[in-house]
Amino acid sequence: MTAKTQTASPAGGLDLERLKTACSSCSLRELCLPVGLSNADLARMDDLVLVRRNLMRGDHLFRAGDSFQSLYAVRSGFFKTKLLLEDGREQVTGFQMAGELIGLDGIGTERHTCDAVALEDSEVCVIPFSRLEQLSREVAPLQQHFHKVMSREIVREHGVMMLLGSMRAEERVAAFLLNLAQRLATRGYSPSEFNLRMTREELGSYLGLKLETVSRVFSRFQEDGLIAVQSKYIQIANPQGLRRLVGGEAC
Amino acid sequence: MTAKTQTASPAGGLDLERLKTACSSCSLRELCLPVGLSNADLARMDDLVLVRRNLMRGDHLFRAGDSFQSLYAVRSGFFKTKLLLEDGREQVTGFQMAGELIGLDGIGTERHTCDAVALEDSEVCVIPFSRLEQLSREVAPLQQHFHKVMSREIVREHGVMMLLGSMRAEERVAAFLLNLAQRLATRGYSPSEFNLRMTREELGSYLGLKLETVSRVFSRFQEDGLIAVQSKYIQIANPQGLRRLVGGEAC
DNA sequence: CGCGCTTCTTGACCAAGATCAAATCCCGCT
DNA sequence: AGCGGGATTTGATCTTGGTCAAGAAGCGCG
Repeated sequence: MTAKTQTASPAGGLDLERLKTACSSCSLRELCLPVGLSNADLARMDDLVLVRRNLMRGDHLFRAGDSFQSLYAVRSGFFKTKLLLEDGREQVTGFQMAGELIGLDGIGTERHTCDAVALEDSEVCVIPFSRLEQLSREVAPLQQHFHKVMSREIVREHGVMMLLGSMRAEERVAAFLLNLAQRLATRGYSPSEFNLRMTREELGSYLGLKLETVSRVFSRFQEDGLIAVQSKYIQIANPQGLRRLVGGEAC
Repeated sequence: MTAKTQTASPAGGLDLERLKTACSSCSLRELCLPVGLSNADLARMDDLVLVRRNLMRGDHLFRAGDSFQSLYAVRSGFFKTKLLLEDGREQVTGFQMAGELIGLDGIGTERHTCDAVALEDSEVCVIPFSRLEQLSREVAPLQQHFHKVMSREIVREHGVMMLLGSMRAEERVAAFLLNLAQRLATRGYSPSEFNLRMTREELGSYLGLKLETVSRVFSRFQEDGLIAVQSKYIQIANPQGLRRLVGGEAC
């Protein structure tokens, strides 16, 4: 609600504001939508992504029911997406970090079907979807990569279904920690120590557990020397042990 | 394994085999990928979908690890997709019926990530994916519809996450029955009586329940006059009652 | 038509995780 | 530095759905 919108200067030339928004000079370009594009194609993406949005912790990027116009690429910060049932029950459907795309749910009905909330102060690039479709008709590598991104989201959700449908509490938490560590590593952060950005309740919601259960599993893992927990600060002491817990394979 | 492959005659002219495979003369064209295409665009889709495959009950359409080349549109029959963990645990990730697309999971890595199995004798149209991408670069409505299909799959999976993460056994079963009834209605079948194509175990796997629990919930629903159950034959006696159970909203 | 296997139902009991409750911790704010 | 409210931990107890078991029903096949 207090989100600030920042538009690049409309002038065509080289100016600072413009450069700051450009995919071609973005440090995330190897993680984000432009992966694998040639310089020429990258330049065309720059015309697509002209607007950024800054959000403070707790701000909504969009809400279920909002009209869908754009996808959002996380530039910095951390988000959750969640569904709400009428009776107030909430299901967290994902956590998104730098380089990940938010809003794919809205394409199908042209309305967003979930809420996206910043869990810390964050910045996103606004990607007008009709222009993305247009450009991806002209730039095959972009089209292909976009399809891969959507497909991987489907595969990720299959993994969550496996988690929720077939795994026990300890396995779920272990799989989550390994997955988070892996994503942090990809972004150049330490995979063995990090601060959780979500509360126990939000994590529990994602994993289909109550917050007390998450807390207890953390405590048990600590007793077993798998991790060290100090509130939100987690150290992975024995990743191999965690991997054994989920059966050798991370989701 | 015993799947038979059927290719349309390569000759360009009007011949029977060719016509039988054509999207433009398919009764499912309003449910399937070609939704909303003009006749001219429809004709271009006909060149895309030249091959069908027949499967017998129990046949695999593909397996996790298989190289991904094509999507499959269900023409008739019924499928499940499932993930397997090393320790043998299985998670059913979806059930697919006429007009629905199977194989989207493979786009991201160019390998299938789950198994697709026919639950009854079935027929699918084979859609070579690189040609679909090519055509959807030229035919914007096709591109848009394909994106919507993928997005809706993501939204469906969000619904399953809600189901698995936040709902109790009775709510899950009620939501499933209502969803199935709705999909049958869309295809012109009765939404109030149908034969389940999956076992209690497969249904339980999808819903994150054991087969005994599914059976017990069915029995309880029957006692309460919500449904009538005779093995796989289900009659929905009180859809409103089921809807109340899931909180007014179906997933 | 009947055999044999798979699937389904039902009962008795069990256990993982939920619920309820109470301290304690932590962090942002003044 | 101190205050206050939300977040976290931990314990006690309960409930839902899982597990184990046995029999019944349904169905494909000869």
